[in-house]
Parts: sequence; structure tokens; C-alpha cells
Amino acid sequence: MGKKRVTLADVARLAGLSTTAASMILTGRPDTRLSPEAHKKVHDAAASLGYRPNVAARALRTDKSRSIAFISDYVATTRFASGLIRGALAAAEEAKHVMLLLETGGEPAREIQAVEAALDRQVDGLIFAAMRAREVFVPDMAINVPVVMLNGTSARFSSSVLPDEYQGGRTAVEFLVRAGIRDDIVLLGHNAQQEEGLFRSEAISNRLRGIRDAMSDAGMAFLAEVSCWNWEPNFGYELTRKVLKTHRPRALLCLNDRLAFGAYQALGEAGLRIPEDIGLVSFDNDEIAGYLRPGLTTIGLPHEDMGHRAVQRLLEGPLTPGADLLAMPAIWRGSLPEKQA
Amino acid sequence: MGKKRVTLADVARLAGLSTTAASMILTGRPDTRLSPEAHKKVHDAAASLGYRPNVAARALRTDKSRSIAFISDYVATTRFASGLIRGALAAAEEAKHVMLLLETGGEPAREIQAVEAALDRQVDGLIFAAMRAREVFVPDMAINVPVVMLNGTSARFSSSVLPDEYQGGRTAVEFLVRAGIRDDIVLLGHNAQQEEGLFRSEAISNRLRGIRDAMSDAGMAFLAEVSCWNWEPNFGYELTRKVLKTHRPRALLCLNDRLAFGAYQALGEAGLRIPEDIGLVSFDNDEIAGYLRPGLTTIGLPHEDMGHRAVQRLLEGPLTPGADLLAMPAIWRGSLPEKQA
DNA sequence: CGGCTTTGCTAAATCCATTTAGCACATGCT
DNA sequence: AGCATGTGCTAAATGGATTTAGCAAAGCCG
Repeated sequence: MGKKRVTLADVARLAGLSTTAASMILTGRPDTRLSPEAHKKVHDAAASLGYRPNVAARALRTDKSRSIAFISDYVATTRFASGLIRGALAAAEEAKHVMLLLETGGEPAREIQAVEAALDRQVDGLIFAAMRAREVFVPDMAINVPVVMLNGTSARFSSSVLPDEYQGGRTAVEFLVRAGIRDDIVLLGHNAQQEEGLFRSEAISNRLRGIRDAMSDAGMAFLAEVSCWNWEPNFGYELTRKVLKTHRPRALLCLNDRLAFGAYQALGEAGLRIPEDIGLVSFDNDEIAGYLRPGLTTIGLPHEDMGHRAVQRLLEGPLTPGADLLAMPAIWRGSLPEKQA
Repeated sequence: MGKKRVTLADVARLAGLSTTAASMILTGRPDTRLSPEAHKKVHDAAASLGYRPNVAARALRTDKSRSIAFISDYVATTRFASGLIRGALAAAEEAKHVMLLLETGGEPAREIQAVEAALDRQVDGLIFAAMRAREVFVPDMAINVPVVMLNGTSARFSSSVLPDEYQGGRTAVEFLVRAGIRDDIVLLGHNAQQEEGLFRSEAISNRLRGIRDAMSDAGMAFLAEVSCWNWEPNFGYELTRKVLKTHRPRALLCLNDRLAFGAYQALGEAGLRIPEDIGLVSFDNDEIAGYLRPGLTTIGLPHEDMGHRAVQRLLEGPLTPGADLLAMPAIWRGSLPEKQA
């Protein structure tokens, strides 16, 4: 089976024309003066031979490879990562591009390697995605292709795609109001006293700003705010137990679903019913949110949209600067009461 | 900033040698007769110019692009997918390759497109990964690069990497024995009567074979077997409630963690304590398994190992046929009692 | 010293598609 | 008829590496 690939020269030969003609016709040049018969002959020849252009050869000449690189600090962690990747992949496919995936672990050395590997392959653009960090992590190299930041920002590259955390924060509060809960709400995961000090990230600070603005707009205030440094279920569990010792909240506003999951466990042990005795709203729309009983009402992250949008921006004409804020989908499930006061 | 890329010719010029010499030296040819001084001059020149070879040009000549394609039916679904991807990515990076990621949704048309897109870019190998299906889904095209099947099998390409489900099944039973539970075990998720009819997949049938073999080896038998067509938490919940109406099991052997999660919810409502009143073992080591209280003892899938191994096989010398069965990691958490009889 | 080998290096071909420059012929105009 | 213009197409250069074939000088031998 030593049959080589079909080249443009083969097509041209079969069509009885030059490779120039074949190339112009197949790439669909507009201004060409080649006859309709020539077009037909070339297309027929290409079809009958099953011709596929060699992308490497084309890239060599045109400096366009119809491929982009998705450079991420982490790939495996959450559904968030795969959502971004999937959205990006879909947009790339729509634009007939392929996507290189590269993971850096947030390590500068690997970041540099990743960028070099991508640039060596003549990619047409770079997506820098952040799962954990938010700021400054683009290696300081000569990058002469468009770059879009995804779920992160950079001083050097201002084009970015981010979730609209501020609006998301507001929505969470609006959900509480819609459920008729205006008092005795505990904020789980953050503490105003510490807000100045350890900042989680700009994203979370926007989320909190949205929450606080919506609260004060509605004339509401938290019953309490409790904080922990790690937003995992067992922290949510412990925090909730601690809260229940001194307070009797009507609702918990959790800063992510894993905290809320821990809260469910503690509330279940305490014999409190959701949502009759206590309501919950949360953020992220993790997989578990749908698994809980009752389902967890949560403000999700628009993973796929974000990935999709980032690639779209990268590939659609000239790159516009500035951030693109994508709406966070609000998912109403059973953890907030339907109406009532 | 119109500075072009540094080419090999630039390096050769600076070194005062021919591109031939520069190429041979930089690619580290063994049999060359070039002098040590020439080596030094070329390396110095390359370093000082920051030379990076143009992969497209090299690929054109050598038909090797130092890149592989990871073609998957689904990317976003589970942690399983991202684990495979991550492992593959790591192995690719170790071998100084980059990885194209392509998603097909299991649709033949997209599969063909994906393979073509990959082949057009001169990839050095293909990974076909399956998240849902197990069999036959490789488009029938002329593929003249190595192919490794990941988490799936194909009649055309026998090289595959799979979890050792049989041994995993045995381990689950051994865990029950180790916990001192030999009787009153309910199998959740499958039913012997239906085994012939609706087959989940070869993977699951192997898992079940391992379970049944280990049971009969130990002279044990199930108290009951209950089945459902969808392994999601709410089915585990309903199934468990139904079981509890008629049986009082000492342990639940769940065929995946999401079923087990639903079982936790039903057991909690029934006031049964885990593991004192009832123990659980399960499969997959989903994210939730670690979040549950107590933690869920489960036989995990070796995601990252599998991805890693697949790429290793793809890139290490000639491709050997046959399946590579990878051990499923057994994770002992609190859902089985520590000893006791 | 002439012929053979070895050493150290290079010219040129090659991979495949794109693109520039331009040829040969036909047509139109005066 | 003579010249400009238009039409339909192609030869050759180009991009950046690898690789084949082989040249010139030096060393060795008898």
C-alpha cells in the first residue's frame, strides 16, 4: 500500500492544466480569469483523486495553519475546564480550524514551552485559559499572533472573555427575594472583615460586589458571614454546623456548590428540611448541584459559551480589545421555596 | 516589529557554514563528520539568534510533525474524559509532541472530518478515545499512521488501552470480604435475568464477570440484584428505597458512584448509618465519592494512566497489537467497616 | 610521486502549495 | 494595418527545512 498522498500536481496533471490553475481554482480565488471549463475539470479531478491539500506545505507558504492553541494552566480539574475546552473546540470546528491543547500547570517554564511549541507550528492564534489564577501568567515572549484571554486577564493582552460575575452575584440575591426570603440570610464562604486582606480573585470580588449591591439596593443585610479558605464540601459542612450553633438562618447563600453540598449534609444531620426550613442558593452549577435532593438552585458559569466566544473573537477579523462579559446562567431548582413569605 | 522568524539559513550564515551543516548539527545526526568547532559555532549561532525550527517546513520534508491527534466521541462529559486527555497530554509533552484535540460526538461524518483534519496536518499518530461507546466507530479510511484505541476497541485497530474491569470487579468483592461482609449483599445496577438481553458494554460485562467469579470463589451469593437502565443518582435513590421495602441488606455493591450517591440519600432518609448498619462499595471514583460522608469506598478508573499509556504506545517504536489492561485503583474510604464480622 | 582513502564540508534537489510575473493569442478601436 | 486591451493560462520563484550526491584538501601507502 505504498500509495502516496495525492498532491496538487496530480490534480493538475489529470485536469490537463498547470498547478497554478489548480491552486487558484481550488482555493477559490475571486479575481481569476480561468474559464468555467477549467474550473470544472479541476474540481472533477480533485474529487476523483480525493485530493486533500497538505496543510504543512500551505502553512509554509501562507503562514496560516488553520489551527489554534488552547493553553491552559489546568485541564483536568473541574467540569469548568472541560466546558471551556469543549466550547472552544466547537467554535474551532465551525471555523474549520483544529485546536492544539497544552497544559502548563501555571509554571512559567512550561508556559514558555507551550507558547513556543504552538508558535513553531504556525498557529493562527492563542487562547490563554486560566482555571485557578486570574492574572499575569503570559510569558513575556514575542508573540505575533492574536491572543485572547479566557477566564483570566493580562496586562499585555486586553482581549478577554469572562463570566459576568457581578450580574451573577446580583441574580443570586434576586433569587432569594423571589423566594420571599429577605431576612436571616447567611453568607457562606466569605467574611467582610477579611475582604480587604485575602482576596480570592477579581472574579470573586466582582461576585461579592454584585451580591452586596443587590442586597443594599433591596434594603437587606446578612444575618452573618462566615469564611473559610478552601471551598470544599467538608468546609461547608463544618461551617454550617458552626453557624447552626448560634443562628437559625432562613437561607444560606453559598459562594460555590461544593460548600453548598457540605451544607446539605450538615442540614440533613440537623434535621432541617430544604427548602421548607432553610433555603440555599449557590454558584457554579457543578455536576453535584443536579444530583442533590432537592436540586440545588445555583448561578452557573457559562463554560461552553466562554470557550466558544473566545475562539470566535480570536478568529473573527481584527481582534478587538477589552473584556467580553458573558451572562451566568441561573438555574432554579428545588433548594429555594417557590413563593411564599 | 516586522522582524521575521530566524531561519536555519540565518544560523548557518552567522556560523559561517552551510545550511546543510547547520541542519545536520542541530538535528544531532550521529554519523556526521563535521568538526567539533563547527558544532560549537552552529550551536552558538542558534542560541544567540534564538533559532527555532519551522515545524511546517520540517513536516513537509520528513512527514513527521511531532504532533498527534486525540479524537474522542465526547470531551466534556465526565472527569473520566478530562483524565484521559490529561494523561495523554502529559505523555505527549514528555515526548515533545503536541496534541490536537478533536470531538466527534460519535457521528460518523464528524469522525471522518476529524481524521481528515488530523491527517492533513501530518500527525504522527491517532488516539481514538471512547467515552460512551466501546466498539466500531473508526471511519473506514486509508489511515497510514499508527492508531491506538483508548477505552474502546476496533476490529481494524487492535492496539488498545483499557481498564482491567475484570480485576476491578474482583477487588470490589474482596473489599467486602475484607470488611467482614459475606452475606446479605445487594447488587445495585444490574440484574442477572437481564444480563443476556441489554448489554451495557463489554467493559461492564467484564466488571460483572469479575464480581461473579470472586463471589463464587468465596462461596458467596447476592441477596438480591436490582437493575435500572440509567446509572444516575435518582435511579440509585429509587432503587434503594425499593430494596429497603423488602430486604434488609448488610451491604450495597453499586455499579457506579452516582448510583451509590443516590443510595446514600435513600439510606440517610431511612435512618440507616453508613457503615455501621450498611456498607457500600462502588465503581468509578467520581469526584463526589470523596465528598460524601463517610467517603465512598470505590474502585476507580485509571483515567490518567490510560491516556498516558495510550500515547506512550503510540509513540514508542513499532506499534504492538493487543489490549493493554490497566489496573483500576481501589480507594478505601469510610463506607465499608474497618474489620469486624 | 600517483593513487586511494578519509575528513570536512557544500550545492542542489526535494517536500507541496501559493503567488508573482508574464506569455501568447484574440479582440476592439481608430 | 497597427496598437492597446483583455483573456486564459503557465513558468518559475518562494517558504524553510532535510537529504542526496559529491567536491576539495589532507593523509596514507607503496
